[in-house]
Amino acid sequence: MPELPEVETVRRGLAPFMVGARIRRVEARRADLRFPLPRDFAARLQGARIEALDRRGKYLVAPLSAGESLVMHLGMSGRFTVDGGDRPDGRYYAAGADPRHDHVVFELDGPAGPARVVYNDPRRFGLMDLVPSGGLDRCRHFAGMGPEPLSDAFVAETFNAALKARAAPIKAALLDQRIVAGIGNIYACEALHRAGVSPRRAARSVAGARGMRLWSALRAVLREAIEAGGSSLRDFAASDGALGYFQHRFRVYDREGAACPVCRAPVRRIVQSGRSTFYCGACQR
DNA sequence: AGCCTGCCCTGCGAGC
DNA sequence: TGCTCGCAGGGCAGGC
Repeated sequence: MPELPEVETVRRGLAPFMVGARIRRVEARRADLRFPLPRDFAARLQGARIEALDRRGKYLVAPLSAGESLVMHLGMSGRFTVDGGDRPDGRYYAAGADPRHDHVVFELDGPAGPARVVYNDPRRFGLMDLVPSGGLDRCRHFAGMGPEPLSDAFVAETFNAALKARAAPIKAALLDQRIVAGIGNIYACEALHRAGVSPRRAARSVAGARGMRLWSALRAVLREAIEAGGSSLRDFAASDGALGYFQHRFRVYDREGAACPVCRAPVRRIVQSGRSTFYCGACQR
């Protein structure tokens, strides 16, 4: 799924169509995503105005005029596509996705004219929810979620202190959204490589100089990935169909056996918490 | 509490 | 060619 940079790319792609738009109609074709859609999902959305489109970690959040916010998560395989806008052919993005997996359709009267925003998700690990806008921080999705890594709320000393309290491997700690929001398997691996920190090391032993390097590396890799439009693996594309190109800049992720760009030693793959970790055993300590 | 495993679901590529 | 297996960007519940 999309991790923070991919979700941010999706947010930027959708915002011109969604922000300020009136929701004319919602078609919930399948209610069984990761969780069932909330009751009266379509009815609660119809007629509302979308005030903004924000991101929190890997979630998209759209505050509505009706006092609720639409909370969306793309899971592993979720994607949005948009029809409409000002393209001569009237089709801003021709979805390459299998229409059998178009689960939710939003028909909008937007600033750029009518638009149709379609949520497609083959694996259905994504979710949509409606929560009161006044209590977003307390809703089940965001309560306890760690700071946004690219905001001022992500403080190196606090990050170090959180690592100090953890015995688990640092890789697992980075995937824990309570410590820092938005990091997934790709950017955990990439940040650890940039910081020269072994993914196998206990988080508490990273606190200190390594922790500071990791803090910087996380911010750097996320910024660069957003600038590149995210990483396009398998099925990820921005809502305009453009492919991100950060995958060409991976130093270790999905590069088992290839040469480490720093020291030329072969990149290793191990399994931690049931997920692949890629790293260089020579320059990550 | 922290930590780990299994599981939700579909699709795709590798290997036979 | 057609099959089976393993694996995939996430996060939750349930076990210890």
